[in-house]
Amino acid sequence: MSKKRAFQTIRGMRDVLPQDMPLWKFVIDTCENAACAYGYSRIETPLLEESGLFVRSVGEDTDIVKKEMFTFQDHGGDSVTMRPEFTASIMRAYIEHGMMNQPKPVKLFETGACFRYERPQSGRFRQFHQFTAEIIGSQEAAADAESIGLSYAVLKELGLEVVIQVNSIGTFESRRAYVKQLKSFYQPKMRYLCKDCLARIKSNPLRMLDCKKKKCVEMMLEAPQIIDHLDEESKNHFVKVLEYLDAFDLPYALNPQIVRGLDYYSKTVFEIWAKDDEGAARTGALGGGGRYDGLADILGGCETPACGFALGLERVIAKLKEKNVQTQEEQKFDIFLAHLGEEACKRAFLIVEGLRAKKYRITYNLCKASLKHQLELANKFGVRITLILGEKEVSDHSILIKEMDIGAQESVPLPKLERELEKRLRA
RNA sequence: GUGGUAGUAGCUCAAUUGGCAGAGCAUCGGGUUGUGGUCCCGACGGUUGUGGGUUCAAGUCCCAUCUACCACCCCA
Repeated sequence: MSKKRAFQTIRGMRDVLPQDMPLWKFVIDTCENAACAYGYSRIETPLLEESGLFVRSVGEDTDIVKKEMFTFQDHGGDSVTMRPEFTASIMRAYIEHGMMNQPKPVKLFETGACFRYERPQSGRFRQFHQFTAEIIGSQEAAADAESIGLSYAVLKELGLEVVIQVNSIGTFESRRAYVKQLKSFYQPKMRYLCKDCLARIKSNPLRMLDCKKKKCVEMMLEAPQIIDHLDEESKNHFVKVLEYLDAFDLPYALNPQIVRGLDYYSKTVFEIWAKDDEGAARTGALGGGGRYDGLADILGGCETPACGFALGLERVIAKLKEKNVQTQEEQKFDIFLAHLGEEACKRAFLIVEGLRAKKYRITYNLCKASLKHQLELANKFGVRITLILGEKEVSDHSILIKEMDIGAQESVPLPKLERELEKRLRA
């Protein structure tokens, strides 16, 4: 008989183990508490959506749609996709459930897993987790600024120093005009472009702006800048956003290379970089977002201005680990009950239940074990008190109370157990 | 999708030129029939990621493959 093959997680997927949970809980709680304090409501959308939702919103020419989606046919023959991000789903829910009839703006947050079929790397997995927060129904620059402010507040609360990289890509109209100019700037220089940029000039010219190839960077410096080609409306909006950021005293940097790959963005776009990350090169941006006034219309709703952002939880957690941020493992129990013999085991169950009902944090062991072993366990749990219930105690209806720090122990009649525990633990 | 580095016990890692697969931690047992933290002794644990090849002999060399990590690409 050959040993069966052991299974392992498939590529790009990983387990979050109990020892990492305190850190995860810390991060998620911080995000969600901040969102609640800022007036956001929790929403939960499905992991699986109709494929068209993402194709239309994220954009057919984006890498996400072209090669990164987990898409398959369900048994009814429909094409469905594991969500690669939240924004499209949340906007779909907003439209589907008539949330436009709620007082505006509607502020929603969600935490959960997203899926992209990419080559795994540091800070990049095929299943990853995001915290996302969206403001739907406000066109005001104040909404953009508050969105940025929330992302900053969360990361600051977590103890990370970050700088917001901000840019504006304008309305669709002004962007289209700019892209035209950009193309005509690059057209005569085509033969100097790198392979990737040659592809990008057709599919997604904006992305040429953050090519890292030396020649392309040199050309980019002379290329028309989107900031200079914004229409009046976009320009005013952007100026106002920056005024708010100044007023909120948020550390930001204007970065004309932030263009965002997703089709639905318009006007304000931003990324959040850790302060000590040179160009966010190592783990990528901790988060990103912007305004997406056109999305509702794309998804068949009324035109609805909206903006929001998402944080990559794995990246935030990696950063916290890099900074050696300590979250202490919570002390789980105050009392351990050691039992010896079958009869004691049966009675132990009831005693433990009784104490749990009184809100004592108590545990005992389910393996056959010596008293020595059980005391070792008690010690590892770090409990203050170990109760010992052996055959002798069972027969005379008593129990031993052992105080772990000084090692002293005392036999007390069972009916007096609670009073004695209260004296020692709740005095 | 492209290029590079790596994979040995649950974890961290040894193994000389190709020559008997090892240690610490953890787990379990004993020293102590019912007493923890320190200590001592012992046991368990491996098809060296997987599959082929070269060789008298492969953890070590070659090929393929999987996975992780790094750099592109892209993004949170």
